[in-house]
Amino acid sequence: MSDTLEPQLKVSFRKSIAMGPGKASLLDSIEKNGSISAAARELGMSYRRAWILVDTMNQCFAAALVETLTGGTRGGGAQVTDFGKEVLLRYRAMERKATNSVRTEMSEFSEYMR
Amino acid sequence: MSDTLEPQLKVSFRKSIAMGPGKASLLDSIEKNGSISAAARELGMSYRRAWILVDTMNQCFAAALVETLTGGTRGGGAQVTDFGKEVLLRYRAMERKATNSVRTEMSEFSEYMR
DNA sequence: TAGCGCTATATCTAATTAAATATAACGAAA
DNA sequence: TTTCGTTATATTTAATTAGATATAGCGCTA
Repeated sequence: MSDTLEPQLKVSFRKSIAMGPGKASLLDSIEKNGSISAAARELGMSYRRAWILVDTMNQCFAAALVETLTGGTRGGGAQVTDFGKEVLLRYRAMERKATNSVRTEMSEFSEYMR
Repeated sequence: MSDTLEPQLKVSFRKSIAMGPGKASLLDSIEKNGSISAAARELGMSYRRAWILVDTMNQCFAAALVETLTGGTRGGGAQVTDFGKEVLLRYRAMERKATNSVRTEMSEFSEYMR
């Protein structure tokens, strides 16, 4: 987040942010770690915060992006649904496309910075 | 800011946001109204907040985007510098280009929302 | 030179947001 | 049936941010 000179793709929906760089990273981490709390640890945020982000995403989209399991040997866990994976893929694709579309301009723009 | 499904172009620079949708609107309004306080009134924000946004921009960029005048008949005023106008133009151009580049994908994406 | 409107800034308070802490439920495994 | 790590949620506290208020300086104009 420091000195980034990239377009940040932010999907706003009814006053909340349905998808953005932070939520996309969280999805990545949940997919990798299999739980919300492990993802929160990896990303250095509180469990509560991570849970709220997940909840917001699930509220904004037509179906859940993350499904949770409670109890069991390892206490339960969370996984990114197929729908969630598709949303993430499409978000990443848009991110790449938008970034590439203004790559030259951004590089020029950076020369204006202190 | 409600139900927007557009990419928001945000230029981060050393932990602060050098340029984004809000700051761009503020520049527009200062250019139109000739003062920070009039712009703040138009955009419904406090003078303090508007002043802070201007200050942040002036700090981040290599030269001032807004120049202020104090005293005089109408108390002074503020104007967007030539440099500021160029930064704004370039920002708007990037915004358009990025938006256009993912227009189709965004429209498809919106079908995933609740 | 008094008044005006704006910039500039400080200070204090309110509001919002984030973090910390606590607790219950869950179900597999020992 | 006890333990475990996780989800889920509530409550309290801390931190951050925003807003309100106040004041000084400026320089043109009447």
